[in-house]
Amino acid sequence: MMNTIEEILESKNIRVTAMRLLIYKFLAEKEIAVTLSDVENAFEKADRTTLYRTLKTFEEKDIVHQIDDGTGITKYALCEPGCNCDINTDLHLHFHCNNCNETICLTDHKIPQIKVPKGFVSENINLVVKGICDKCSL
Amino acid sequence: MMNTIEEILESKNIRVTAMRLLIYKFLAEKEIAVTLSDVENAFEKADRTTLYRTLKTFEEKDIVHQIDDGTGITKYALCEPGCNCDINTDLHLHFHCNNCNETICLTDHKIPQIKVPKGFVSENINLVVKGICDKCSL
DNA sequence: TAATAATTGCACTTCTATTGCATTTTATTT
DNA sequence: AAATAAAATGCAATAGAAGTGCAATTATTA
Ligand SMILES: [Mn+2]
Ligand SMILES: [Mn+2]
Ligand SMILES: [Zn+2]
Ligand SMILES: [Zn+2]
Repeated sequence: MMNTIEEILESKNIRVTAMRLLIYKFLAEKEIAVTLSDVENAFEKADRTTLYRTLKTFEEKDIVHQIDDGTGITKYALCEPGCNCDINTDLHLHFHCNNCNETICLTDHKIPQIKVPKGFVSENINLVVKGICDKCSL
Repeated sequence: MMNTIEEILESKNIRVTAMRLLIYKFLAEKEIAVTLSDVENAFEKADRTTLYRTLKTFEEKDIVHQIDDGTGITKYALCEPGCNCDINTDLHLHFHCNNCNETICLTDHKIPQIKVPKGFVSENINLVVKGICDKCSL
């Protein structure tokens, strides 16, 4: 049974505003990770700072996760239902296409156990595979 | 049997200049990945652009590899002897310490086989683990 | 309604990366 | 060795993303 966006935001202690609802919907429609510029282009009337801070707020409250795909431009994608951005259960692989420049979450591909040398403590893992995506490799 | 830096550069078709020798030595001494700023601070007399382009040249010729550790600042580290930055044999894990902010190559920790969905083609993999390094976790 | 708190919009700043072009240095050819 | 060509270097400027201070607006609470 699906919750409304309002309920989702409230459950994460984020106040519901018109802007936040719109941005949430925008992210939900996309199946690829988006940049701040993408959001800007989609909401030209809104101020960039507001959009920026909305994404930051979403990130802090585990509504979206930030993706660093190596392009130098931060991308964001909606978390899966039930995600708490936990290192052991929620982290997944990201794929960046060198051809179409899109980055997608491969949420079914969890990050394998990574061993680190003695004395090192893992807190977070970022795994990005680059190459050609399914749409571009036809 | 070790080659001289001159020989290494020449074998990669890079002209030997005073600046390049100095930068190579600087990188070789460091056991952590360095930023352009780090190099700048070490060679205050040299122009930043020259240092920047030297690192780019080194990268193109597989003398160094670039590391995107998620801090938003590109880092560079010398490749291992014999490295061709090949996806199957040379890619290794990088560790970024959230405490001291240093990033190191874990060259002994090769990146495990990563499966991607049908239709996707892997060309490169970036795997960064963040946490507390051995020096900081004591 | 009045007081309070959070959000939004605007202007500005910081920082990294990158480029165009003139000058200097290095390599090659005559 | 001198002339020529090619590459490297230095300087200045730009682009672009990220982030911040503060005033104005909107929502919440008393
Ligand atoms: Mn993702
Ligand atoms: Mn490395
Ligand atoms: Zn693609
Ligand atoms: Zn450390």
